Amino acid sequence: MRSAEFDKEYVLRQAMRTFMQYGYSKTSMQKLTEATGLHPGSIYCAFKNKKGLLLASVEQYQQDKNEQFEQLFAQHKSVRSALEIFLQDIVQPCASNEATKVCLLTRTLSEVDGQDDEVTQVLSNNLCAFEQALQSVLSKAQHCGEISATPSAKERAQFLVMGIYGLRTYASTSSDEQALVKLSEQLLGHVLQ
Amino acid sequence: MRSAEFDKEYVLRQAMRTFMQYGYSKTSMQKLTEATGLHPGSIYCAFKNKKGLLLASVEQYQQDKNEQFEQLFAQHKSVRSALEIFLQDIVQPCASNEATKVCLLTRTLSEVDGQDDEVTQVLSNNLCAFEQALQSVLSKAQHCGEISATPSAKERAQFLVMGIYGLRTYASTSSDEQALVKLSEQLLGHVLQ
DNA sequence: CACATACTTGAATAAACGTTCAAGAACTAT
DNA sequence: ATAGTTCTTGAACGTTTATTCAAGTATGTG
Repeated sequence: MRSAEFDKEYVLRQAMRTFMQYGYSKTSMQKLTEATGLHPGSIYCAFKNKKGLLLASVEQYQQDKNEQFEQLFAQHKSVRSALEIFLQDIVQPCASNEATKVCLLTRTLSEVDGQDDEVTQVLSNNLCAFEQALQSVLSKAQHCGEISATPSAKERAQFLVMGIYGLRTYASTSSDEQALVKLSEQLLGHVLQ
Repeated sequence: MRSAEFDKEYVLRQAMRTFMQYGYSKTSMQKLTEATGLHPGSIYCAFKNKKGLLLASVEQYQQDKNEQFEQLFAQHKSVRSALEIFLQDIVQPCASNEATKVCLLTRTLSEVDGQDDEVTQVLSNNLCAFEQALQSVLSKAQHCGEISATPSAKERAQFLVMGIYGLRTYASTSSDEQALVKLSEQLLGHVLQ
């Protein structure tokens, strides 16, 4: 046996960056070979096809984001302060022009929605899991007495997620960072009442 | 002189529907010829190229939406009740699976952002105009005493726009109509304080 | 050192893409 | 009616696309 020569995580992170920058359709295999350093044959051998590479990248993306998320909420006692940092980390890249300013999940979902049921399903599930994670954090804050029991953690999480989606879209229409910061503060204020 | 034989508004509405359904990249010229009934040559003669047809469709879209908007706010005395209908008209298609559930402006913007400066500019401008329109409506409501002077109409409009963007994205992750209705009510409640 | 078994390479392929253009059809004006 | 102009038509063009595969190269084993 001979093991593959490339670093899978590196390849997936490069691929996800490319997908985020150009979107799925406009990310050609040529761009992917340049970004990953892999030749077409290797990509098709390791991931079956372009869609397979996307799905693998999405999985890596979710894994990376999950790790960040858990780390962030582990090192903050107050949910409010953790969410403040969390929103800052979303807004800051949004105001920049980096490729990472978009969310791979929502960007790809908006592109393939109604076109590819499998990818749509995977992305929807990941985004629902994200809402679930926020809900459980908010639920903890309720049990700790940091916020009141009503509205429910679910309602709060839904509104927060909606706001985050909105923030990202808003950012693509105007690069006014201060407006984004204000909006995120307003959002958090409303969610934590 | 011989005048063109096709109905320009019809063609543009068919084109915008196709762009909304498939996105810009995945809308092939073939799909456009089928949707509009025009042959390639006619499209290129009338709109120069695919991008020209997109821009013309966007202009028609903005015109249509503007008309709806003004009509809606003209026939309602209370801004609150007008905004209620306005949000309903956004949420209802969102919960369905029609092509019109997305916003042509934000969907296209998310696709071409960073790829085509001209289209990006046009879309951003139209979306800013939309925010402006909401701001002026909210400003009127303040002068009528329907809502208080603080927060400012600008802040309120920004938050409302962010929420609308978020609602649309949220809808593509879950077709739970009741959740969307609740979210839109929460949003309006917060914006009108 | 040699064999066998992978993985890597990148040119080749066929399909789909946006775009063009010369020929044909239809309207207007004389 | 006829001529002239303009619009319509759709086949053809050159690119670009995702994908394949046979040849080449490196690794691990006996």
